[in-house]
Amino acid sequence: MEVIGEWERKLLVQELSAGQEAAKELLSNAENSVAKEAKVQKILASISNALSLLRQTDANDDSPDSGCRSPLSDDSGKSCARPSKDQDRREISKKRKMLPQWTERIGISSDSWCEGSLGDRYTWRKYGQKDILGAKYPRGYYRCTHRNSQGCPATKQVQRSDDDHSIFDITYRGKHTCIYSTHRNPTNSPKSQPENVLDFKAGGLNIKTEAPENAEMIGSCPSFSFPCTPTVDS
DNA sequence: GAAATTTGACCAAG
DNA sequence: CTTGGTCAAATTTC
Repeated sequence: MEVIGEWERKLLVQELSAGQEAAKELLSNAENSVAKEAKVQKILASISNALSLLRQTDANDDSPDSGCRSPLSDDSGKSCARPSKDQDRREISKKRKMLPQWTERIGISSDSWCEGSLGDRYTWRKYGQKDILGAKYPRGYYRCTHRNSQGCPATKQVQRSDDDHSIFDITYRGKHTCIYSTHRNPTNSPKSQPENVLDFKAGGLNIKTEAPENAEMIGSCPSFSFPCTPTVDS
């Protein structure tokens, strides 16, 4: 059945339209390089989304929700099941849900990289790391910090590019349903110096010298403030 | 002490 | 069986 579902088609049109619009804006008004970069990232993200949708046209989910269906149906999860993990250590949904995913490529070595285009203002918690076949560096798995508290299903994967250490592929999966209480510094803790550029962790993307010998410092990352783009949403 | 990360094991899909 | 994704105990950091 190579017929694309109505929902997928709608998403495709949406993504492509977004990319087209961003391209138009980019052509019409060339503002700062920052805005330009954001636009380019948006275009790339849209294209990636469209491609992903096209590749997994077999999203044979049951009800193609129009976006208003609350996906919480397994709240009973791990309540009583504790030490006996023999049988079903967890009953996931029978079928793995295909959450929408998109990839963003960010480079650190570039002049300025900002992650303000697609909202990385969430707090991530690492829950795993795996070596991927063919990839030189392991892939880190992150999920939203508020998964326990608010049941936010969003996750992301961060992987370094094989060749360029400074290129990171961040794959986001799912949508955030949490409220961002990312108080970076609630009452400005008296001990946190504002000049900690060395071990910057941008929302879970913590680059620490993994290679003890190949300590390649990522140059200097300017203080990354999230609002790189004043006009985030269209 | 709480929250986050590390790391090995477990499990599902191809 | 291999590979990728997640869990959870142990460990580290705040």
